Amino acid sequence: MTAAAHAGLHQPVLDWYADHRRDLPWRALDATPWGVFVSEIMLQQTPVARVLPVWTDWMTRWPAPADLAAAAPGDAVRHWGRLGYPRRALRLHAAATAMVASHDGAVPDDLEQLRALPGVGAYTAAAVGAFAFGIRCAVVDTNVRRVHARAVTGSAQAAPALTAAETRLAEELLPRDDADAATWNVAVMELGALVCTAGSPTCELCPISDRCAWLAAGRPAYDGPVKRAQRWAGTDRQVRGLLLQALRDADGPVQQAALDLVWSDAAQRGRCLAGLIEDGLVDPLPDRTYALPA
DNA sequence: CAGACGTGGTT
DNA sequence: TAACCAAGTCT
Repeated sequence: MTAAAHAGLHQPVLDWYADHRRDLPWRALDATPWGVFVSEIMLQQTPVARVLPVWTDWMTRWPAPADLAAAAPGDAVRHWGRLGYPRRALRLHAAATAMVASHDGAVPDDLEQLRALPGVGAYTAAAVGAFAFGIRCAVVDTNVRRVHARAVTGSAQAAPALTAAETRLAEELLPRDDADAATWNVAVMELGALVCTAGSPTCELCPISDRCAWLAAGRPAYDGPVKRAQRWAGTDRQVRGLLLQALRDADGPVQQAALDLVWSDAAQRGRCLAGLIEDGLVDPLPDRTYALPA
């Protein structure tokens, strides 16, 4: 498809976004680059509803990178709560420390420098660049990939992993105008989150249903490669979660005997505790006690 | 590059 | 109810 043909998608999506966008606090006019940065890390693989209260608490507690950098990494882990993937809290703390050390305490406004921060991959660098600084770049997340797969490619869902072709398509679809490009990125994400959802898309509410290749083809089922479902019950991930929860819920150091209660399999429990220590999420202290990192 | 890495709501 | 899903990153 040509760039001119793609351009026909822009206005309906931009108009739809103006009418249906959610008023999320990190999208407010007074949101800071730091607020955007924190939101993007928290939103990785995590629903908006669960992020909202934690983000608000973090912004009050640590309104600037230097505030978080001055705190103990364990405080970041503690106040991460039950968002999941707690290594993100540690990386956020490390990113704040890097901002203080190398960027005058500010979120860098450059894609390469953003990408170099811990916990920041291609998606997050682009998202912060676009949403906090208005940089014209393609933001490609799971929502965007799904919308593009359906509307343009005609497939029910995107491939298991991001491909070079998808990135190229996203760049081709980007509006020329800087301001339009920034809005386009968030608008397509929002469309994927609210209308063009994974499970049961509401095509009747979609602003580009009349141009959607997948809908035109009769919404054919996905026939590409599938990714294996992740197990949970009994995995190390579950045990790590239980151990860390015990440490978060305690005021200070926790006796090994208390940790022994969270999982009966001693070998697995020991392996997971060692892994948490290795990851820097737990500090081993004298007398067989453990704590969140100081 | 496939697999590890949390958590809880929805279908 | 088991499986799927949610603004990915790192190794």
